[in-house]
Amino acid sequence: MFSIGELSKRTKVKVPTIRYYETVGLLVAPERTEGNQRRYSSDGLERLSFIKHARELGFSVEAISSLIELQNHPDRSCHEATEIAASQLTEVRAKLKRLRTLEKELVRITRGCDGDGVSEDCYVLVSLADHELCHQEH
Amino acid sequence: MFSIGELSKRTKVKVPTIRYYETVGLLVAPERTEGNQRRYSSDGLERLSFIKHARELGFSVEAISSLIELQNHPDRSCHEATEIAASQLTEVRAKLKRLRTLEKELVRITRGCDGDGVSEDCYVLVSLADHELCHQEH
DNA sequence: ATAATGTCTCTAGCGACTAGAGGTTCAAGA
DNA sequence: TCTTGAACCTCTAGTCGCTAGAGACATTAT
Repeated sequence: MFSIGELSKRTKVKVPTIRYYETVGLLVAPERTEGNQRRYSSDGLERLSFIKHARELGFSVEAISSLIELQNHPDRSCHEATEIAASQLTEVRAKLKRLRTLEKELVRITRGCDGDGVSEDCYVLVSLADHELCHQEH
Repeated sequence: MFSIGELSKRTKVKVPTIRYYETVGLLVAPERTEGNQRRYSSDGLERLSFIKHARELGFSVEAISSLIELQNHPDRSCHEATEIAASQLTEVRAKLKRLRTLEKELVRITRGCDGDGVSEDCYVLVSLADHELCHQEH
């Protein structure tokens, strides 16, 4: 049995974030002391570690909710879990694609001006004003 | 002189977003008709195109504000503009790095389970519960 | 017993919009 | 000229995933 601060230290999840997870239903409300303070068991620690890991991988709170639901029903098919993970992968890949394009354009734009001139002639500003100068869609 | 709807069509920026840009000071408040409706000139069109382009490249509203400030003073040094663009590039690259790591982990995780089993044995769920299984930090 | 630290709830703020209510104005056709 | 319907107006509140702060109470160490 440990306090929210202790749980925070062990998981490196901030105290207000832990409370937030409770309000949105990601964490089950734990026991309380007589003085109304939260006391967690290793159960809470495991669940929070799970949540943290999933958040780091970019899963939404909603997705994590579904994953936890599945965890609580070990006999159910895990079809949904694999689907959630797959769609997360798809999303990550889409973001990667977009960012790679942005990187290219930004490299082009920043190369166009060394910052020594006057803003009227700045390729950065000109380039932003005129989409035609871009080499790819974004 | 055209309406906000017309401006929206031409720039593909939604009407409420245009109004939002005005409230946060990105767009200058345009003239109004007697009936209080906004009327834009080609000036407004250009500014909004600039903003849209910069947003697509991931610049924050604040950064865009600074860029516009510079545009309005053609005689100033463009040093700041190049700095803003460079820091945007740095940010994009940081995100790319992170997403590439996530992609690898997600590939590993999704490969571990075909979704035919039962949630108790699901590698997706096991993997999320146990950070040790990950091949890299994230 | 006291002081320091930790915890409680509640509300509000972040960024960049988006949605909706309830009311007004404009432009085109009869 | 009148009417209709689309477009416009302002205002408030909601989105996501937290984060910050106020003011009060609990726990722990000395």
